[in-house]
Amino acid sequence: MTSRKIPSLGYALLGLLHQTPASGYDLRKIFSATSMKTYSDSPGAIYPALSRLEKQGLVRGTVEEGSGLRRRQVFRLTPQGIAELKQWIAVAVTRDDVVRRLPEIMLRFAFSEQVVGASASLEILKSLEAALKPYVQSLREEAQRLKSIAPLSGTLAFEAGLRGNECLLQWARFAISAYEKRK
Amino acid sequence: MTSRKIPSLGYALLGLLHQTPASGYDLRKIFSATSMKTYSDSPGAIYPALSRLEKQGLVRGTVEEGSGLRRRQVFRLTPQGIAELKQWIAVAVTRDDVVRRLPEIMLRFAFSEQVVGASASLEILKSLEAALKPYVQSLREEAQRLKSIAPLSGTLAFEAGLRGNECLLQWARFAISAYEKRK
DNA sequence: TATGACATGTAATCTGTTACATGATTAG
DNA sequence: CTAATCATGTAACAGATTACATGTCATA
Repeated sequence: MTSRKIPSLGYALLGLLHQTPASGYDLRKIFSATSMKTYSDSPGAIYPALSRLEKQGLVRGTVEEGSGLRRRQVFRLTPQGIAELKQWIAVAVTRDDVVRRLPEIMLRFAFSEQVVGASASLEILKSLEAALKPYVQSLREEAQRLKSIAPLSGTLAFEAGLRGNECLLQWARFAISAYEKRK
Repeated sequence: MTSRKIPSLGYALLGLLHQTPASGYDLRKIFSATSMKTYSDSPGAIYPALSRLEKQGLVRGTVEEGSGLRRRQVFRLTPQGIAELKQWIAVAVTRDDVVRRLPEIMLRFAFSEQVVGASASLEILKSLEAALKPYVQSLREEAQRLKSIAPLSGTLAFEAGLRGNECLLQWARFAISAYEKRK
């Protein structure tokens, strides 16, 4: 039953577990110590998420004992878990992803090279660029319309969003050239 | 009972209602038609949110009838609603806001000028710049560490986040100078 | 008179937050 | 011995998503 929709916290866990098996506590520490602070490090989110993934057959937890250590459950990806992770990464980026789910795109891209390989990374970048270009254009047009009617702070806030997306587009092109240079 | 915490959708609604009274349907259209697409335009989110705000005494809905129109409930801010909106906007930006709640900061800023005045807008920008500067610095250091150990896609994904924050910092300075020039 | 847009809502389900609970191990 | 930290969880609750339900009005 891989059919049920998985939230991005679930994919973040799968991606981390693909790199190395880990316990819930390890994963929490990764979230709170690195730039993945955007994901919750609360036990009430992570432990239920792990057991959901286990119920879906995407990870398997094994209790590590002996050697005087405290009880510690280490999770590993199952073959289905790897398959699910791969297909999540390999789907092309849509405009709706860009508008509402940017963090998830970046997460997919971050894991892409290790999980599916450099060609998949390039594919993500190219579909991101393709979705982003017309979106930035439409934002520029809306900015023009807004300038005459909104107060300064409203116009500036919109400009921040526009600049952020322009910046992302530049980054995508930079990243594409980095991958093409490496070939 | 203004004490209960209000989610950002609630504040988005309060901010829009401060500009002009509107019905739930009007508000939905604003979310789906403008760059506020990040907020849900689904009735299952907006109508319950409006009735929560009404229960808390922050908005008041009045049914508009007569003139052959269909039933339409128009919401307006109450004095408490205005007070709640003002104090939400006027709180200084923390580092945690920058890391996990950027969209909410931009929302506060967008409404700030109309609701509290230009001096409050400047305050938000200055506290944003103050919180952002050390954060960007720490991201640059983490980027250095990462470069040697992570695969290219991981490094690049991190770089995207870094660039986004650098871009935001530039914008904040640009916005500050725009406000100071206008005085 | 039937279709579609207007306008409002409800119900089921899922996820995340907050706060609490538990027990083992290590440092002082 | 006791306080802190390691490690794992649970329970209550709030909010969002999805899908459905309802009724009105305009128009073809």
